[in-house]
Amino acid sequence: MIMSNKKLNTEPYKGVRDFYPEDMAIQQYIFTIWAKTAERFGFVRYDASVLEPSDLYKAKGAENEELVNEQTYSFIDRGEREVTLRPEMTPTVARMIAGKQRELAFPVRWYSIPNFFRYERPQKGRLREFWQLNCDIFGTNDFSSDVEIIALAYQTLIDFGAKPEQFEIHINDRALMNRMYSALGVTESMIVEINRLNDKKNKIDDQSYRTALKEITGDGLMVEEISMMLENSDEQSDVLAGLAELGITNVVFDKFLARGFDYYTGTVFEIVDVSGENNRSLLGGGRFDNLTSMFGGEAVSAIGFGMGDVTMRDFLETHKLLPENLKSAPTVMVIPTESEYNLESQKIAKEIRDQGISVVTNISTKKLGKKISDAAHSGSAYILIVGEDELTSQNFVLKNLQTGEEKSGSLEVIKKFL
RNA sequence: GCGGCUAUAGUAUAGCGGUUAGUGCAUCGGUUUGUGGUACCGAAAGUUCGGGUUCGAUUCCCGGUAGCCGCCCCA
Repeated sequence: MIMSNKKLNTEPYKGVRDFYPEDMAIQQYIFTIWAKTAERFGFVRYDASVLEPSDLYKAKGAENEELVNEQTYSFIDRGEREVTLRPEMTPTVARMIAGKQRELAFPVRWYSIPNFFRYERPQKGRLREFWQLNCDIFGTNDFSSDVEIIALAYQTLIDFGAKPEQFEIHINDRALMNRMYSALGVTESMIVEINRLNDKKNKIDDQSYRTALKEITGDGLMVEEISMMLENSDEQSDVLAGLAELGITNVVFDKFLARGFDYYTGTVFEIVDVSGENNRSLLGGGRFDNLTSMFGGEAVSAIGFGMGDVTMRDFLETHKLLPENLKSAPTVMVIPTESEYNLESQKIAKEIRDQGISVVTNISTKKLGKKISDAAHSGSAYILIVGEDELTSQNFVLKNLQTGEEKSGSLEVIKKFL
C-alpha cells in the first residue's frame, strides 16, 4: 500500500451525507412518521440488501438502459459477478413478490425505508445517496387501490403537520393517455418523446413547447390536436372521485404529467410543494401491472410510490414543520464530584438504568459546576450528584433541572421518584 | 457530460492592494476549589491549493480542487 502524507479529508464522499446527531434526529423523526403512517394503513415492513445483481436492472422491460449504465454504482465483485447498488426499490420488491407469488395472499401491502445510490450531479433535492419511503399494493388493479395508495401518500404529509393547501397531488393515467394519443394517430415512439417533453413543460415557454412538439410529430395539424386534447381538462377520473370521497381535494388531473418511464401502465401521480421553494417532486408513483412477469410467473398488478428523505426534509424546513427539539437526552445524569467516584457513579447509574430509565454518567474531568451545566445543555431532566458525602451517608439527592426541585433519600427511595 | 455562482477560525459572517484580519455562535478556562442554564473576564482557532501581476496579494488575474445552483436526467 502506498502511504501518503496527505491528510485525509473529513468531508463525506460527494453527494452522500454524514448524519451527525442533530441530523440523525431529523432523519429518525422522518422515518418514524413514515413507518407509523404506513402501518396505520396496514402496510407491513420489508427490506433487502442494497446490493443487487446488475441483471435486475438490465433485463428487458425492467429499465432504461442509459440510466443503468450511466447513473448506477456498478462494479464487478471478486467472483466476477456484476453487481449494482440499488438505485430504486421497485425491481427488488417485484423480485421478492415474484419469488413468493404462490404463497402470498393478495392483495399484499408492503412498505420499506431503504437507501439508494444514483450516480448523479448533486443539487437541491437530489443527492447520490438518499432514502425513500416505498409503499406498494400488489395483487389488485382495482381503482380503489390507486385511491388507497394516494390517500396514504397524502396522509403521510398530513401526519408531518402539513396542510393540504401546502401541497398538490397531480394525477394522470398512462392507459388513458395512450388511448387518446392513438386516436390522434400518434405512434408509440412519439408518445415516449411527448411524455418526455411534457415532463419539462413548465421549464420552457409555450412557443418552444409547440416547436418541440412539431419536431416530434412533424405535423402541424397534429400539434393542434394534441394541444387541444391536453388542454381540455374535464376528464372523468374514478381515482379523483374516490379521493374526493375520502375528503382529499388538493388533487388535479394533469395530462402533462408523464413520469417518463416505461413500466408504468396506468395511474401515475406526483406530489409537489406549492411554495415554489422546492421544484423537485416530493413523491412519485404509479401503477405497474407487468413488472413481475419478467421473473417468469404470471403478472401481478401493483401500484406504489416512493417518497424521498431529501425532498421531504426540504419540504418540512420550508414550511417550518420540523419540531424544535428532536434530540433525545438521557433522563438522568449521574455526576461524580471527582473522577475517583466515576465507578461508583456507574454502579448507581446501572441500578437506575435497570428499571428502564435512560441514564448517563458524566465522566468528564471538568469541575462539578461545568458538569451540571453540561447536563442542562444536553437536556437531561434530572441530575444525581455522587461524592464523598453521598457515598458515606448513602443519602442521595435527585434534582429536577427544570423546576430546581430536589428530593433526597436512599438509592431505593430515589429510584421511586423516577 | 454542459453552464452560472461561490470559497476568510469548528460554524455563520465582516473587511481590505500595505490591518496586531474584526464579530456572533460553538469549544476550553476563569469569576464560583461540591450545585446548572444568565452575566462578566480570558484563551485557542482562519484567508482552499498552485501559478501570475505587484515593492507588497487574503484582496486583482489565470488554473486546479471543492461546494452551491441550474441544464441533462430523474427509475
